[in-house]
Amino acid sequence: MITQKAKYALRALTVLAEAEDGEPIMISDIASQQKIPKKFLEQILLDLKHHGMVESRRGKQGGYLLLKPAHAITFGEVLRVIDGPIAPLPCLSLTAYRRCEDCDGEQSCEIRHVFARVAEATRKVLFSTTIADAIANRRGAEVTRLLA
Amino acid sequence: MITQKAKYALRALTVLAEAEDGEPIMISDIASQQKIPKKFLEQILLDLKHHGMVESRRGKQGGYLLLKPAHAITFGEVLRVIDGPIAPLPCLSLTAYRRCEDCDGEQSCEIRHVFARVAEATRKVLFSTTIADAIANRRGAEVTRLLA
DNA sequence: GCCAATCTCTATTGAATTTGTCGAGTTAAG
DNA sequence: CTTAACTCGACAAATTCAATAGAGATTGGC
Repeated sequence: MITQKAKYALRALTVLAEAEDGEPIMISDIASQQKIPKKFLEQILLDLKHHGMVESRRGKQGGYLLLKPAHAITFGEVLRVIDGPIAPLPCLSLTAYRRCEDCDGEQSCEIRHVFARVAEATRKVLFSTTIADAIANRRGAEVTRLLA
Repeated sequence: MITQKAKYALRALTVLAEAEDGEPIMISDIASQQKIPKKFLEQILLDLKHHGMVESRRGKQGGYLLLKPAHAITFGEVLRVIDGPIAPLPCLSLTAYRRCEDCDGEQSCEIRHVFARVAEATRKVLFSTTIADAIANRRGAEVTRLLA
């Protein structure tokens, strides 16, 4: 299960992606639009900022903007920042590798081998899907609904 | 990340799968062989028993045995019993579905759509791999190592 | 029948994680 | 210089994770 925090992050990013270029969106607006606790969202956006995914403007007329185009922000990146490693085992993480204390011999650990395939399949989806895909499909779904 | 408990469960099952048919294995033996805290393993095996994956004999000469053949026990089943739902979102779980409070309209929720693909890919691996595969490959790896 | 070995079951515990909340900063516009 | 915004660190309640504890039930063997 991904965390609530990660869901909030993804939804916040889709809001930013739908904004006009260069138009900062306030935390409060995102929070109320998406029903996210404002103070919690502050932390999330700050985190995303520290990881170079968004930028912020302070003071009046301030807010948040995407730092990269929406099609360059993958679900995988976001999850990694917010929820930590994608891999189901520490010894399979690309970004936070940690040896399993008990299992000796990673080559021969069959559990590891199975979950390596899980990790690969998961990464394939998460790193090939972007925030831009999310909003494109949302619009598509909306059109479908209106035409139905 | 899967839990430590799930790793223990999978390893315990591979031990049972390698036993002679009808030969019960004691918790203590599994625990010491696999370096699993004994009392913790007791709970795990009991859980697996309650879910029909293993059976037990009490008293002297007692122990645990697989209730189903090793090739009929998938990683997915085990994870579901020990760690709960496979799906990354409650609204995608086949066994413990729960609506997302905030997202209205599952059809149009693009986050859900992305994670549906993740879930599908994960299930494809986890439910097509069994305990028998795990020990077969382990033996294969051992042979490879000896020949190298 | 009794003893010892073994599984059974419930409760408890400590640490970590999750999901927030609070409040005192800092910055920029007007 | 005031006000509206982001920044940052602490705190806290609830839940989950990883064990541990201990009393009970069952069986085999003498």
